[in-house]
Parts: sequence; structure tokens; C-alpha cells
Amino acid sequence: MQLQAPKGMKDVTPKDSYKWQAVESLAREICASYGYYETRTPVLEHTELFLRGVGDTTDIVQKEMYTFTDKGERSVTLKPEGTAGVVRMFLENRLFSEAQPTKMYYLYCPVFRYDKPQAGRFREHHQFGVEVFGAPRASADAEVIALACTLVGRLGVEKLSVNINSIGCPECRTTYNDALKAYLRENYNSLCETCKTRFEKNPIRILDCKEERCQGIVADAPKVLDFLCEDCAAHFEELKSCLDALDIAYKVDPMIVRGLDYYTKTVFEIISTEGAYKGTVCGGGRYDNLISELGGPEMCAVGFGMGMERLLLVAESFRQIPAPRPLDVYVAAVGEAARAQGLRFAAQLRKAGVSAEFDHVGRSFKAQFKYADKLGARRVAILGEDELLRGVVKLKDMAGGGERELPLEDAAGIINVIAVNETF
RNA sequence: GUGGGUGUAGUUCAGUUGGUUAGAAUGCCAGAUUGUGGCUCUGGAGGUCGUGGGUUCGAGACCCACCACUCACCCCA
Repeated sequence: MQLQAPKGMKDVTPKDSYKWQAVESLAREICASYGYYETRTPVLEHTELFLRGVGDTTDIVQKEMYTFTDKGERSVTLKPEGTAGVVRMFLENRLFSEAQPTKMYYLYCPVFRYDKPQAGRFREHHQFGVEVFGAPRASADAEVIALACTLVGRLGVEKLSVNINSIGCPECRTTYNDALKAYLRENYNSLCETCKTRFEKNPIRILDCKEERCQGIVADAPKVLDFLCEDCAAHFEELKSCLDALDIAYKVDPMIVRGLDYYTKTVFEIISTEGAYKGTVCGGGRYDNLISELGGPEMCAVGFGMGMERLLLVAESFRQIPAPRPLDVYVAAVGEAARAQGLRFAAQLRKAGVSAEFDHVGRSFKAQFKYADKLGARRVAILGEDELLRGVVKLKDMAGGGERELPLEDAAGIINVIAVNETF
């Protein structure tokens, strides 16, 4: 028995979950303000969906998928990204027949990729993502970028860079690929081995190569942006003016090439430049052909995926996420009769919306106080033999150290004392 | 997939050229008023020294293999 999570997978312990919840509730709040609704789709999909959706020449599909055969001999795959499943959901539920656009988000969506873990890279990670279907105008692209920036900004992350690019539609990309290959042909022998194979298969990926020699060659290569057709160029201009209108600072980076095959026109990345993780925190773009390629109607789409682990890493290096006060009242009771009364009292408090804890260990008064202190309880309600006889409960304020005695019957008065944020 | 680093109490780490019973801090539990937290003091529990081989009279230390973690490359969020 190996008492260890699978390689590259992490637990969220009860002590840390508040950080995730903080990010999640912020994301929900922001999405609601932008008019996005949550969608939830299975962790597993038929393998075919990703082969066709993500693209079978990508690294993700070729070597990183958790694919297996289930007991019914079906090939299924743990989601390697969020978009394909949402498109499937959209088509299966025929949401395309509703009024468009359809604006959706997903949160804490588990994503699996079989690669070697390192800082900010896991075999299972979780994405917050957003998809807008049926919104052709670039203002949708800008809205999605703005939403991502709002979340990251609200978390206090200051050092980041919004990089945008356009990789055009299939038409302009063919023209561009020809031009790129013509340019690269002269330097073909100087390219790294991987790039040599990319040359025929997917030359645009060479732009993304981190090898120094390839970067040198690629620096003066023709830019996709110069080959955009009229429509794509207009779309890119519209995006830029929308971002300007929203006061979002961005950088045009003609070298952005995303790792998923479905992108058209807009691609973007939000990159953290400082903190515990440096690199892409959010990546997305437009994918106008994916819905039809998966068997749906001609319908455009734009969206992004954001790595929540990365987001958290970065956010925490700028600002501590405040831990919520865990407990209003610790009910300390010793003696069987008092314990019975205390158990009831704790239940009454909870019913009134006051969080309460009760001793289940059988500790001494002293130990119960110590424990209450450790929990960060604001008040301790004391119920011992003495109080029981007199029908009262003592209420101690842990910060001030003072005590008040209240009749046990007067629940409302007790709640009031507890609820008021005073020190005594 | 390629390459580096690291594995010793729950946690962070000491552990001499290989030599008796493997330590500290912190955390946990208890006690210092038989009903009161934080501070202090005292005590206690807690370790197959990552696993398996090997060298040796003797291995936590040296060698080999494996495993895990970690970092970088690749790729990505």
C-alpha cells in the first residue's frame, strides 16, 4: 500500500482549502457580474473528442493524455483541457438553438496531463475557464480578457503581462505557412531537430521554440500579422481598440503560438513576471471552427483556461489570502450533566447562525480553553456544575479576557452578546 | 522524454575521518490551582534513518539499483 498521492497530484488539506474557496468565490462573483453561468461536465470524455477537438498532432494528445479502456471496451480519456468537453456539452444539449451568445464558465475543473511535474506544473491541475459561443465581434475577445484580468487583479497580482496575437483563419494561415517555409528553407540545416520535424508538420510551432539558435533564425521571419486576410486583420484591430477602451494594457507578441490546434484569429496569454511562479497563468483565444468540426453548426467561440494552482502560487506571493475566522463560540463543558446541556446549547447557537464547537474528546476545562484558543474561537461559553445549578452560562471573550454571565434560558440575549463584535 | 539536486520524528533541520542507546527546534499530549487560553517552566509520546542489495568486525554516513520529492529543458495552465 503506497500511502501517497499519485505523482504530480496534490491534496488540498482542510487547513488550506480557504485559499481555494477565496479564489472560487471571487471568480463566481466576477463571472456573475459579466453574465456568465457555470457549467459542469464530466472529468472523462470519449477519447475521440480530444483527438478531433484538441488536434492529434499536439503534444497534449500525442504523449500527455490519460487514456484507458473502460469495462465496456470504450476508450475514454481524462480531460486534458476544458474546452472540448464544454463544446460537447453545448452540442449534446442543443444549446445552439437558444438565443446567442452563450456565456459559460467552469471552476475547479480537473485537468490531467501526463508530463513531468515541476514548479507550477502538475499531472492533475485545476482550471477556471470561460467560453463564449456565438459572439463574432472582437468585443467578446476583449471581454473574456478583461474578465481574466479582473480576477487576477482582484487577487492582488500586479506584475503580469497581457500578450495578444492573431494567428488568422485557415485561409491566411496557409499563405503564411508558405511564406514562413520559404524563409526557413535557407536556414533549415541550422534548426534544432524538433524544429526540422515541425517544418513540414506545423511550421508555425517553430516560432515558439525555446532553442537559442531557432530563436535567432525566427527573429526575422515573416510575421503572421502581416499575412492576415482583411477580415482577420479587421478583427485584430477591433480587439485592440476594445482593449484600449477597457484600459487594459497589452503587448502584441507575434511569437505566441498556442499548443492547441483549434485556435483561429485571436490568441492571448497572461504571463506572470514575478512571484512564486513565472510563466503562463492564463491562455486562450478564439476558435471559430471547433464547434462545426465537432459536428455542430457553424458557430464561432472564444475563451480561456486559467491554471488555478498557478494563480494561487502567484497570488500568494503578492498578498496573503486572509483566513476566515473559523469559530464564533467554543462551548466548554465538563461533567456529564453539563455536557448534555452544552451539546444542546451548541446546537441552539448553530441554529441561530452562530458557529459553535463542542468537546468530543473529554478534555479538562483547561485543555478545552487551550484548544478553543488554538481554533481561534472568539468566545468561550462555559458550562460547569456551578453554572448548571444556577441556570446560567458564562461567556468569556477570548481577546479581552472578560466574562459575562447570562441566563441559559435567554438564548436571544446570549446570541446578541456573541454576535456583537465587542471586546470585554 | 532528457538532465541536475535532495531523501533522518508530524514539520524544519543537525548528525564529525564509518564506532555504544540517532539529536535539536517547533508542533502534539500531560502537568506546574481539584474550573480558565496566549507567556514561562517540567515531563511524555513520536524515527522500518525513502526501499532493496553490496562493502565492512561495525553503515544514517561509503558503493550500486530502484522509488519518491524537487528544479531546469521540452511542453503547457
